[in-house]
Amino acid sequence: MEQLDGRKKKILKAIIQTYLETGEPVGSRTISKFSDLNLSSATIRNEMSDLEEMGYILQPHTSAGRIPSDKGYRLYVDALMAEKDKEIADIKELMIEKTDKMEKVLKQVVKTLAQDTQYATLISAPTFSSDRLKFIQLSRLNSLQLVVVVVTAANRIRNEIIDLEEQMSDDTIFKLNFLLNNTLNGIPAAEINLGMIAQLREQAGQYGKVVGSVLDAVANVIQVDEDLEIYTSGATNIFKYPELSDSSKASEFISTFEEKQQLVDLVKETMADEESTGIQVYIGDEAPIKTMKDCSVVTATYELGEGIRGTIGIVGPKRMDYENVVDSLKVLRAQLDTMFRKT
Amino acid sequence: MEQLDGRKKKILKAIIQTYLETGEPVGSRTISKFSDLNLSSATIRNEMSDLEEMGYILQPHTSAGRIPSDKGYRLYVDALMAEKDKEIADIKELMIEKTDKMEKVLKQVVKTLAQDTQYATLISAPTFSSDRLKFIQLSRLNSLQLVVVVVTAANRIRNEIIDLEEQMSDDTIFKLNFLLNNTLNGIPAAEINLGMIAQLREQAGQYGKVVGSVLDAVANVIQVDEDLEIYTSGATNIFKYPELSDSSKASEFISTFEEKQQLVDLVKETMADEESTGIQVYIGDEAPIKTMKDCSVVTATYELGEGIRGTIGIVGPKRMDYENVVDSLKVLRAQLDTMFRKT
DNA sequence: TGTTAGCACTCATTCTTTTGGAGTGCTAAT
DNA sequence: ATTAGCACTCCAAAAGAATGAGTGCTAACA
Repeated sequence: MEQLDGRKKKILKAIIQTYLETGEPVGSRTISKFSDLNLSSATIRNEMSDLEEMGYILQPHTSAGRIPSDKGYRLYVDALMAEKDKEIADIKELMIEKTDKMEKVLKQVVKTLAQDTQYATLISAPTFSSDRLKFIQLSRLNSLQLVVVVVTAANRIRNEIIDLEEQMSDDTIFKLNFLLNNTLNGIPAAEINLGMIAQLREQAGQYGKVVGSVLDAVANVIQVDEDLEIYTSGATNIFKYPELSDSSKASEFISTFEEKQQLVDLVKETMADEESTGIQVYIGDEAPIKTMKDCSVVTATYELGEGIRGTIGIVGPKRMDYENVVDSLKVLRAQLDTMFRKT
Repeated sequence: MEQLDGRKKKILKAIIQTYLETGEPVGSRTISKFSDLNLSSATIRNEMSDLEEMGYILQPHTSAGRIPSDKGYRLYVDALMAEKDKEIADIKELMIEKTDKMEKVLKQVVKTLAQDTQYATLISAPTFSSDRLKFIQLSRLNSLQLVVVVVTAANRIRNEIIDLEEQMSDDTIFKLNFLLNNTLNGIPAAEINLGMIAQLREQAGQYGKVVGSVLDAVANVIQVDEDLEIYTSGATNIFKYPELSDSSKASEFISTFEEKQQLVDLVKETMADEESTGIQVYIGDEAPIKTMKDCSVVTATYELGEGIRGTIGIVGPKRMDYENVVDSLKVLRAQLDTMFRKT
């Protein structure tokens, strides 16, 4: 198969860009008129015919114009698409209200991003893969209940109530506190395992059972992040794109966003694939979610330092405005960065 | 206007029930055939004409059958609808996995309910209007930070980190702890106000500032529930009902569920209106949400004891299966009851 | 040899027309 | 009071006709 020469590339780019705007199949005449390469529609037709043969574009039906194929989009995203000016990127800034509650910030972020781009958006709460225990506190709630408070290096606080089988004296609680803090301080959360629990149990002697409960609680607290939390917004934006809004497709799509379970796969895949820019584009089937085979997904990994990472994603029609979306993600990532680093 | 005689009632009931099933306008012939009151279609036609004049049913267009009006539905729900047997209600039990995390339970509940009924569902997390403070614990996190842990009578735990301006000794922290617990123990959360804060500040002497921060934190913690949390599920079920699934309506509807903000109004209204059974039916415009004017909403208030209450809601087309829905809500409420009372 | 004008052909879309049938209202008979 | 019968209405689905955007191909041209 012949290589794409310069002219073919220009034509392909023109086709795709026109299609991104209109969403309608684009014909030879349109390209002939509105591109700067002064060629008659007949010539364009010949080139188009070649491009189709090579698989970059396709015809919905015999007498229609052409639309980009997945392969075409891929080439566009990888090679043809213009990088936006840094300056424009700087001007653009998403309005995100400052607040200290992580949850609120994330909700704000997805919402703003969805409004800005007019696509569906998602963000996963940061996972703290290398977080460490910083502080553990046992307090008596009443004669048979304790509260465990766990604070990690990243200042996440969690707590749980433990039911005791027998009463404990204040002194014992104090000693246990001391023991736990000494042993667990600075330990990566991931390392709390059975061996460690056994060892600590032994040290605690007659209070082994309680230690067990406490460590279970701690493990529990840490583990919460295994099924990572995902916030979404703008799922209904798909109704703006006729090619996605027939009711069965739309229903599936929105369900996916409502359930969130499937989005976890997407996030996991994104986090696994580490890439230079950290921004990935999935076109059609490339995304790990079947209900999105008619969509494109653009994801970015954000990082708040020391293994604290999460994923932002934008889902839209294949003809999404890739440049703008990639740009928005870059800006947003930078913003999240400055926002949290200083905290 | 004449009163509804027995026969008219029977006919109206038959019309509505048929319409609930089919969703199509129902004609005189259908009623004549499938009801047990052996009347010819002509007679039914005359009666229908009367019913229309009285406003209980209406014609989409001249040569179509009749559909119930809002007034018709209202009568049906209030007077015509059959109460289900208690036995049937008992057999039915929604499968809800036991778990101690309130959040998980609520998510489970809405999801199960949505699957069971095939409508859209929502539930508000319980609000603790008369909750009391049970336990406050200040712990040193490091030289300039404290952790406040607040536990309420309903065993809700919340915490927050406080930044200090100057160091405090362990002893001081201990004393503060004592002071706070003594003063605040058993106090209704709602009663923490400015006057009380001022008073406590004074008692704390030089540490007034810290007390202020702590109380702010406590207030904060309590206040979280002001904007009550709502879980939803099955919003996409509306696509199952053609009369609701044209894309602009569907989009608005689903947005309402996605944003959740508007649902708060609904919940508040439900909680305000206290009624004998605690189950309310809003038909069409009766619901306080404009995007639901073509829907019906059935809500129930659940109560977990001592002012701990929340709302469950089901939203569907006007022709929803009211009997079944009301029934499901009753069962569910009972289940929630037994589930949490023993905890 | 690459480009272009011209022309016949295809096919989705849109608009109009036709037809079928479900349902009504009215009247006259029982 | 009920019902059979009939003319009438009007939606919905089917069928048909007009439109026009777009193509592929061929032949002429620079």
